[in-house]
Amino acid sequence: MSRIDNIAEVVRFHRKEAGLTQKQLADLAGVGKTVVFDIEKGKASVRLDTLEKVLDALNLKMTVHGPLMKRENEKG
Amino acid sequence: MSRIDNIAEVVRFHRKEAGLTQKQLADLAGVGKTVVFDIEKGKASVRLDTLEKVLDALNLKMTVHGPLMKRENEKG
DNA sequence: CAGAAATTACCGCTGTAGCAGTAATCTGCT
DNA sequence: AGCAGATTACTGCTACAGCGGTAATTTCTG
Repeated sequence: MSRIDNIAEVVRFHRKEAGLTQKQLADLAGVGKTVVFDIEKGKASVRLDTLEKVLDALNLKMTVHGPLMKRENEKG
Repeated sequence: MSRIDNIAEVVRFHRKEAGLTQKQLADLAGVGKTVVFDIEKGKASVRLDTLEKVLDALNLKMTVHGPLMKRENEKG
């Protein structure tokens, strides 16, 4: 439900790519193993900071933008 | 801290753009006024689904991608 | 400047996210 | 097939996100 669960696939793909288990990624990101599983399961109610930690550990970025693909954020 | 707080600016900018007050946006998104304020304040520990509701109401999208700008998700 | 509207900042309450631990199921490897 | 490691799925617990209400402060408008 919602495009959020694509995050699940992206996270899983990149975790595998990095050769990490869920537990290893969890430790690396400083979160619990449960939440890594939850994210990969597509759970929508994870906290943003928790997701961010996991994305950081995988070198992934999150951006918010309008419907016209214009980039509106992005760290400087 | 972190690039998350750019979300704050994007949300606020687009809320103003849409001519909405925080309360109006909250009602429109189906969330409490408090969390709209929190998001615009840059609070990192908001829930992903809550943020998504607010972004949806503003017609904004969230994407996750690798460091090379390659788009990895995006709903079809 | 005054009054109105919006924003910021508290409050207490309720539901649940995140945690570790454990067990069961699913994988892949030889 | 048999074993090891990984994943999935629970449990109980604690901390806090999100909620509405309200008050103080800031911003807008005449």
